[in-house]
Amino acid sequence: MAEAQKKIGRPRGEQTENAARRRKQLIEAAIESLVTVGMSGTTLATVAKAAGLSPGVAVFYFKRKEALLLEALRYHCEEYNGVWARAVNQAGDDPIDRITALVLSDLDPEICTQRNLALWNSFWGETTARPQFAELCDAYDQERWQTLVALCQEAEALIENALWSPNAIAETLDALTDGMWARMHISPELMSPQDGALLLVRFLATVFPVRKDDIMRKVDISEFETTICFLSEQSLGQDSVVD
Amino acid sequence: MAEAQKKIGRPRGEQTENAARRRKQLIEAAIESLVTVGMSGTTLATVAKAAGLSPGVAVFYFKRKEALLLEALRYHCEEYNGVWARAVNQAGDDPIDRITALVLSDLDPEICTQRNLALWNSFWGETTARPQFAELCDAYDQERWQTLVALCQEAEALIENALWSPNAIAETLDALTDGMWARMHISPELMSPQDGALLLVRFLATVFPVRKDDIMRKVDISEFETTICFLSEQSLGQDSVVD
DNA sequence: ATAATTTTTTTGAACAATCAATTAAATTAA
DNA sequence: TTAATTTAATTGATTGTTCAAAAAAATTAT
Repeated sequence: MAEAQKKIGRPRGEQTENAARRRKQLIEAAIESLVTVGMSGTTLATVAKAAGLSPGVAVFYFKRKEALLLEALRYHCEEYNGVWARAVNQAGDDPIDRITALVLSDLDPEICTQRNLALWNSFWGETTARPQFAELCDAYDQERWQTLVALCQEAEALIENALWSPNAIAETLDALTDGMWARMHISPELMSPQDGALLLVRFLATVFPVRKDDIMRKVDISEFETTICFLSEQSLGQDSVVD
Repeated sequence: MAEAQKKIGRPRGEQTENAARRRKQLIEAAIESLVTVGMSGTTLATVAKAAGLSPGVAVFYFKRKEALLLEALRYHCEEYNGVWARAVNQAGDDPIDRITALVLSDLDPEICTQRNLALWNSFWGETTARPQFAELCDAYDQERWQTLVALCQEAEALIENALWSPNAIAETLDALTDGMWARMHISPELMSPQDGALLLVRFLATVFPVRKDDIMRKVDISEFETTICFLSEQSLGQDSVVD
């Protein structure tokens, strides 16, 4: 064995397999803490307790608390982007199908949990004090935004109302999504994920009217007693829509 | 001077005129602190400094820090509700005019400031740790929500698309508003108050098409070079809308 | 192999700083 | 004087972070 190889020896500290596992464990513990006690209640102690480790570990692997929180945010952004990207890819080639899949992935019961709502809110609420949070969110949002705009441009020919441009539709979908998440977190009794899904497809069906039936079918309307009429009656009728 | 009056003496602490002034001063100082250093950075010391008072005063008038923050939230909710209520009343009798005034009041440059965006975000971000914040926001939101729903019901006859009910329109307007505020705070470079206003009137003009011209006139389109075409061209034309 | 040695990982105590809240003294006004 | 207000020093608890030493794992030497 050559001298050079001998000197390299074991991989250094934070590059080990074990280190990666610990970092993930701590990130998930930090998320757990953020979800349960919020940003102001999350300390290195609460994180360590959630991870079942001693108070010193988090600092050992992340140097500073802020770095841990930033990594937790990045971790969650990655996960979120993965979800909608997968949904879009599984939706096929049609731009309307892809748009619908993209925006509805936010309302997936697996994703749209009180846990995730609380987590996003914790991070967003700290953007004033920590601009890095906003910058990171922005960076990850760009992918979704560009995908959404591109898809809306692909579907431009289906827009019948001169008020709407691809960009305007994308902007509105974006705002609707953000707004629903905020509302579902603050007043979950006033808006459920199902409500949100219905809200989104209703808008999509309005700006892409020729695909109305396709779009509306994407939500499981059987769960909404009061709006089941959508499937049987499509044309305008003043008594057919109850909310 | 009678004995009775002597015993009553000077009015008790928190009921004085002076006390009311101090409380308001401290509330505004708390808001100032929340805006600049966020919720996690706001301490009794930062509030006292912003108020130009000693560190003990806030506790003297509010007993606990949490009570001060709650009063600051209430104070801001009152102010906010006053703004949209005034806008609605000044809009006349027509329900569409009133709806438009209500939702656009959120985008008023006087209201839709980085300061207010940061403030709302600070409170919303703490709702996980302090459910009282969410409850208070909910309570104040109810007034706005009920007003909005009632107005949409008044305008029900103008809805031409069977997809939309008064309730659905109100829900969408609500979500759009919340989403815009979130977006304007996190990514102000991607969405300005003017963008938001345009987004809202576009939606309103879509669900109340017979009032399209009225509604679109409510936003000062002269500020939007790229969308000035709205005023001259109303009917559908694929090249008339640029975003 | 086995023991000795080195490196990496983990611990838990100690730290200085900061926090909300208490308290007592000082100040102000009636 | 008498009570209300304000200050400023102080409390005890908690914070993020440091640190030294123990434990565990890997490497080396025998």
